[in-house]
Amino acid sequence: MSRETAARGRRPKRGRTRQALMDAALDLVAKKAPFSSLSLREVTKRAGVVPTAFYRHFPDMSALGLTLLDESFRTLRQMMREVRQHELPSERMIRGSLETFFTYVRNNRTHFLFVSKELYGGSATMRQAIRREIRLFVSELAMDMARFPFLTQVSAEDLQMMASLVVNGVVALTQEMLELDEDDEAGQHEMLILAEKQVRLIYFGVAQWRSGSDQPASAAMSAE
Amino acid sequence: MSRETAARGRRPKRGRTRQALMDAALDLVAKKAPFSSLSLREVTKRAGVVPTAFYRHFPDMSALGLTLLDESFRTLRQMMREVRQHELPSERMIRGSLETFFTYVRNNRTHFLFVSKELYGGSATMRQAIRREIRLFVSELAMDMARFPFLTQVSAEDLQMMASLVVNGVVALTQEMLELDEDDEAGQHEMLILAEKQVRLIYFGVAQWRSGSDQPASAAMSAE
DNA sequence: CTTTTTAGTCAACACCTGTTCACAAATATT
DNA sequence: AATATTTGTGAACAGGTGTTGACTAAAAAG
Repeated sequence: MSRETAARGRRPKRGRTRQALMDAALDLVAKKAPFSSLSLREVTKRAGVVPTAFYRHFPDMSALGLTLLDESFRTLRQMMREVRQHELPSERMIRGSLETFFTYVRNNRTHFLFVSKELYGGSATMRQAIRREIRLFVSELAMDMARFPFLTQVSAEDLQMMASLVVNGVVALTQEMLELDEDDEAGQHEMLILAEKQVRLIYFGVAQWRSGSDQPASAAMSAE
Repeated sequence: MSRETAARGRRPKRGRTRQALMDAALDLVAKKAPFSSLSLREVTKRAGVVPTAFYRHFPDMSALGLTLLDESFRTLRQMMREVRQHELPSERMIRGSLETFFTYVRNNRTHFLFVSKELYGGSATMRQAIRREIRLFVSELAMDMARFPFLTQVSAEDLQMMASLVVNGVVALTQEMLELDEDDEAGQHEMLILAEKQVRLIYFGVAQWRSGSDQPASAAMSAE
């Protein structure tokens, strides 16, 4: 009683409230509205904390949002690193990368859900931050692709465009995957297959980009 | 004073309030938060109407949202029709279609902004409705592509995939274009060029899909 | 152990929210 | 011209909102 007045008492938690607030916000975003329509009180209530406690950790909601964004990006970059160091033979490369990616999506559903909803629905600074991160993602992918045996002849510019095509496709598929039920394994597998198909198509298209005899694409392109 | 108390008096408007409410909501979405975080009072205030007047036209905000969605889709389908009946030679086809599309985006900025933000940030029913419309868009595009001379050999399934790739790309570029300043013509032109480049790449990739000697892509694909 | 700093509670505020109801003006119908 | 219907008004409600300030328990620092 004196040490732990369980129900109403003040639990120490040792700075764990901050994380509780972040988790609460993520939860609410995942199963309710986008972050921008969450209220401070709503978040604190779910975190099991009185409203005013919020200010001990964040100046306002938008600060929470940016922190959440940061946390999500950390996850994303970690995944990127994991994908890159796999170094599979080019045959299994695409499939392997996509598999790790989608596994990450499954295991960090709330993070991806959060980013997904903020990409176009969030505040200006949020959108900007996310798009910056995506651009970075594209650049890294373009660099990786440059080492592909059958892409060595492609210009850096074309690689960049190709990478953004791939990322666009994966982003779109990710968002569709997030719409699926959490344990719809069949649907998720189907998405993986489709993603691989699409990526392969792009790779194949670019690989042939300048190796054809008539080069219709590049010719038409430079005609602007 | 007795007939027309100008400032405070009751203007007839003849059912024009409904449209005023819709326009107000679009305006707010365009320059502020996503639709889901708009308040009824906010909308009525901007429409120059007392809050209770809202209920004369819509049962609640979500009904307004669905109506807005409907209006936006009408715009989109009209554009689709316009693009399809142009019937340009395949050389200029891609460019022409993209030009009409992006012109529509410019001329209906608020509608596209609305749809863009609701695609992932909106309510479940909204997201569902939008994605349904996009799928429809993809199917129509796939049918159009089937008549392309150099795509006649491609299977319907592959065409569908290819079309969704194109639409994904265009959607992504549209969203990026909406981030641009309204009168940044240079940036918008650049987007058009990039879009054409991407679409051409996809077309080219698929056209070569099964015409190569070793067919690496299709072989790898069917190996699932 | 004593002091200081951190991290939580509680009460209160001014404001904004959706929605109701009774009323009146503008328009449509007869 | 008289009546009925639609459409906008104004006051009022119960409740949610962000933020303040003074207070106190718990943890860290001395």
